[in-house]
Amino acid sequence: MTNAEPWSALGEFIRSQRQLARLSLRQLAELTSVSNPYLSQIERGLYRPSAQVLKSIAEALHLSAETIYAEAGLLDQRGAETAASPRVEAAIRLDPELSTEQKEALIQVYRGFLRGR
Amino acid sequence: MTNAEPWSALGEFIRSQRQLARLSLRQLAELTSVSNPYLSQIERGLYRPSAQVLKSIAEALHLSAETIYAEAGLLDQRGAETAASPRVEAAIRLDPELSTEQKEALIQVYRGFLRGR
DNA sequence: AGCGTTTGCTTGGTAGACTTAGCAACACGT
DNA sequence: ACGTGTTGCTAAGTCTACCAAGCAAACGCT
Repeated sequence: MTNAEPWSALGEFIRSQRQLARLSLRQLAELTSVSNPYLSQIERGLYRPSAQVLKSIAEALHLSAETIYAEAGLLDQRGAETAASPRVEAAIRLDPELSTEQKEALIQVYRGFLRGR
Repeated sequence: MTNAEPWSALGEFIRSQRQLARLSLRQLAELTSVSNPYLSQIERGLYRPSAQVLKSIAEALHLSAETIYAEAGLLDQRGAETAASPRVEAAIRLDPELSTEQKEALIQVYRGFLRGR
């Protein structure tokens, strides 16, 4: 059964990158400390590897983690469109300079403004 | 048993972001189509969520996937946090829902908070 | 007081991510 | 011809990410 799972594109991508790097399955397995049979299964699209496995593969192949995550469809590629409103709240929440209470207060004010218009 | 797994920082981060967004576990569960008990376990650091779960959480909380991956240590990538202050102000200025006066007021409040600490 | 709802959590179970052991086919040196 | 090493793969098992069902405590609301 030549089974082509929808996400197998990732596996083929990894395999091609590995071959371009002239690495055998076992060599890549050693570099990533992932078992070689499992790597084989990943490349054939039988399983979807966890993020940590993806990350170590990326490092071993000298790819950026983003590249491989994007290929895996885990990184809604290119700046998410995100409507404007949530962007303000998100920016506030991530600000390391503010305390939790200050964040909540700011968001309350912001929502109050939205409510008015 | 107050066990603090090494990766529980991620869980605490998610929980704080969820609470700042004023969402209950079940609300976030619905948004992410992840079961609420599992979310609870993630937030308490009992399990490490897969990349796809992380991604949907990021979307529901209006965070970039990169942000949450970085928090999970899956994206050791370069300087993640960056200067946050300009980001909040920029987001406010770009918000089309706010009037000019409202934007100025919000930024005044924000700068007041920064002044304090 | 009572009942409905909402909160977060525990329990039991399933599936799939991942491993160790091992196999068949192909290359090489003798 | 026979080793020995390499290649990728299969088989069988373990572990854990994840879900459905359900529970106790806290909240209204009447």
